[in-house]
Amino acid sequence: MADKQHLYLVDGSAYIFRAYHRLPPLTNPAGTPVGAVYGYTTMLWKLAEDLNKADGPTHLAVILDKGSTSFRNQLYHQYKANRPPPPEDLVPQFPLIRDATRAFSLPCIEEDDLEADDLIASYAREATRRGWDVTIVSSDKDLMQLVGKCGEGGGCIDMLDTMKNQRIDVAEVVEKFGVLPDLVGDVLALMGDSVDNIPGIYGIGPKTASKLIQDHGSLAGALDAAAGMKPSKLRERLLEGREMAELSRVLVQLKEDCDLPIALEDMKLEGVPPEPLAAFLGEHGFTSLLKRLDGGRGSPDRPTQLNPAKPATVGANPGSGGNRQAPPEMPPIDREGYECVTSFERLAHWIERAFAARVVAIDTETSSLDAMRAELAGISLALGPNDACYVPLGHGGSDMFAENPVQVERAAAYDALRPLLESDAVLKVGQNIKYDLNILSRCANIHVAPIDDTMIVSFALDAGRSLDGIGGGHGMDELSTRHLGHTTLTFKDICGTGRKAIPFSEVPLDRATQYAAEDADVTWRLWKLLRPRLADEGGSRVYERVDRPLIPVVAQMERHGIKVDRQQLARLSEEFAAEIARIEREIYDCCGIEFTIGSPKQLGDILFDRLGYKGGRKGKSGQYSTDQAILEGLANEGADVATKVLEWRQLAKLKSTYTDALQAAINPDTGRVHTSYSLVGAQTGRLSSTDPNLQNIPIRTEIGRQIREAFVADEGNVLLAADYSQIELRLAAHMANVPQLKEAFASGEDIHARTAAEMFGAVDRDTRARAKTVNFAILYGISRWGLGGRLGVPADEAQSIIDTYFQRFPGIQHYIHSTLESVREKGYSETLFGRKTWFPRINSKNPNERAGSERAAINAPIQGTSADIIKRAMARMMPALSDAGLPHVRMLLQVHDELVFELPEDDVGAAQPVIERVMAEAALPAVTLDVPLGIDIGTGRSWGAAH
DNA sequence: CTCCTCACG
DNA sequence: GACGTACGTGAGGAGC
Repeated sequence: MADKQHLYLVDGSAYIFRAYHRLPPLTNPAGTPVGAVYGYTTMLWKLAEDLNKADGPTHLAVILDKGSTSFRNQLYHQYKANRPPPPEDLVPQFPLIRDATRAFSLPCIEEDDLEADDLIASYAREATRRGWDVTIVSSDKDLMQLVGKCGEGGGCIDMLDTMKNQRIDVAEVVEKFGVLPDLVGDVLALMGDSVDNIPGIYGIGPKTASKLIQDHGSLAGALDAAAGMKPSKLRERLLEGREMAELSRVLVQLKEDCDLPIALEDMKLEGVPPEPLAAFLGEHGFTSLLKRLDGGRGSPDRPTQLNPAKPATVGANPGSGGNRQAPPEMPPIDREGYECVTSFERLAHWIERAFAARVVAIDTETSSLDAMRAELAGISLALGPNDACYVPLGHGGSDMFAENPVQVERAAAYDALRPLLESDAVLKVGQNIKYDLNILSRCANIHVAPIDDTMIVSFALDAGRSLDGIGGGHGMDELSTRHLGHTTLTFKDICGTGRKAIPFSEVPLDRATQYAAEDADVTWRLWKLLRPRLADEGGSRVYERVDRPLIPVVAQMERHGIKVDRQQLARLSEEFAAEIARIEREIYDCCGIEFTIGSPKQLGDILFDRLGYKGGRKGKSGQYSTDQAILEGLANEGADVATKVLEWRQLAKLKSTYTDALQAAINPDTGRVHTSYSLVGAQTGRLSSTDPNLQNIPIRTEIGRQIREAFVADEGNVLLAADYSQIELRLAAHMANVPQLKEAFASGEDIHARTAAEMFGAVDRDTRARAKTVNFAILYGISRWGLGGRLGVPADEAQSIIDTYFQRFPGIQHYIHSTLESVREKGYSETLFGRKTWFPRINSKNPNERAGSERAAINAPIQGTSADIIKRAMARMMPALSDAGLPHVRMLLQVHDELVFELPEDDVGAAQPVIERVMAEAALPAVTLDVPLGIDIGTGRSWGAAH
């Protein structure tokens, strides 16, 4: 069977769209955008390399969409009608795709009135009929219908997703759709496809569609079964949507009998003549590929296959700084080569090598995601690509009768690792290393330093950079796919999920090693790739001066936690429960029926249908809106029940989200609540807080305020809360250069009153409140409709208020204008300290989307600068307090413009001026503001009392 | 899982 | 001429 033929059919059009979104906007020496072309070129390279390998291609062709209409448009004129035009900087890359294909001397097929999918299906059928195997290079779900099909001649079809480096066979299709490939068309017909504008049935998504087809065996079966179903939304939708589903079924059917414009024999892949390829690579500045071509060439005039010493990394990120060189080349990940370190001698050997390398990527494996409760199961180290190991420390042990695997003794391992992990001479790199810092500090009393964090580096480079379907996150799995073209093993793969999940410490050592060492390996590679981009793309300043120094600071805040009075919370829970029960009865009496008040759906039906109150339907769901604004409206018209529901809602929220949940969050070992802060959670650079969220503890209402009373200081201590007063407005006054507002802040005036005076002449409670609303509207990116809604005036009146504002404060209008201009041109906004936030939709054709991006882009520099300032204050705070002889002051919480400390009562007098000074001077010396930063400070036994 | 609602700055 | 939104978050409950 040595001469078994294997045809690769490359879905070129689909590929370049994905490559475009996934790769940064690289340009060639002539200034033409070529990011997608680069991705496409590396993919062809990779495929050509596989020639002569087992399972590699013997024949290959690229199929393109010609972009005109097909027979499907005659069936359904809306077909693909929703598709937005391709992005501007992708358009000039289409012809280059053909150039690239020709440069590889590969056939390129496109036909009028035929879609690439149909041509692929037809070629695949013909090839399998002859007994050839076929691999479709694509990840298109329509094409998954073909996977596993075999022709009479014995050839079979599979798919290859080169970006994820993943073979798609029948098992993957079943995992994705829940059915075998021959039923995928039926599932697609039910769920529809918004990209191709295949209608499907409204309200049926992938999950429901898959279940229906599994249950009833086919589309026809599911549609026929609808009549006999018990009455439900689903039944109605199936009955009403029957025709659309049947039409969709025809639309997703692939046409397998197209005429074949090129004979299969002509697709034979014999080698790639280097000259045309070299010319192409040179023209577009793909220098690293060019170099590799020269290196791999046997003789200059003989056509030869591409066979470089080091394979290309498909999907690698060539950097986004224009003509930057392609990234350093690394061999593909080889999990089999990782070492499981089970003897002290081997551990000592790795530690010695790490000292010599000066840089080591580390990762800890634990029994829980909660860094304050987890046990350490093992540590992995990486010193280079594929040069990684896992050191298990706590595997086995749950079964008393089983023999535990041999491992390095825990205490000895800690003592051996400590000098390395604490050594100034060795940089420790982690992905979200704050977690590892906390684990190692808590479990091993090891204080890791100095550090680098690939997650934070990614955030400094790419915050906000994401488009449809392409994640913009900074998690390792995502970064690995995006930058390394490598799909990592996931925790789920190893430990399972749900009730069947096992703790990591029970995973057999060979599997554990593959997973854990891979994480360290990937972290090392990401660091190698991303770290140099910081300097090239102007991210070093924020990373090195603001975000990185903050990591150990925030880690320590998390470990401190804050004391919470459990009895107080339990008492409140009881009070709230009684009150909720009382209101519940009153509501039932009012309505004459018992129902679930917490269900917006039931509540809406009762208020507007049963009781007949006026109020509009809303949204596609066809459900009544019952949010606060609507209910307040009803209450003002005398609907007592609306008032009661509002009270009920407030109490139910406070009880479930705060008084109940916070009790459960108290750590049994420390008796305190330890939140987890994310440094990459908010695109603007703010922190976010989870598990539990301590940045949204109630304060605005009296009843909610009682919850803050339960946050208390340890004995002999008090809590001190220090917050920046009006910091965002102060920054807006500075950044937009508004003399009146700057003066007002300088002289300590009431800023909203000053605005009222400028805007309306008179200052009273009403005009001050209106001025305050307008001031906030400015910070959030104003619109006449939004402001009108807030002020309760028509949009045109709101517009004239905006006009007046701009007239009085022309700097504001100029700021908005120039900020948007710059974001549109560069794609990102910047804070005063150089933090970038990307807005990939700022030039969107969708007006709604675009307007949303514009508002966010106006706000981001202000919110982000405020975040930078408080972060700088935090990073300087502990050293400043130590210098002042105040080692017992602990910083516990950050709430965007507020810092909460716990300190001995006797230290308050000395600490207060230090804290105030550090916060007020946090922008200096990098930025000198035209306005002072005002700080309000309060102290008390509880957080509530400190305000 | 997705939507709605609501807590904070 | 239409946007039905102010910006940025996270969590809980209901309903599919």
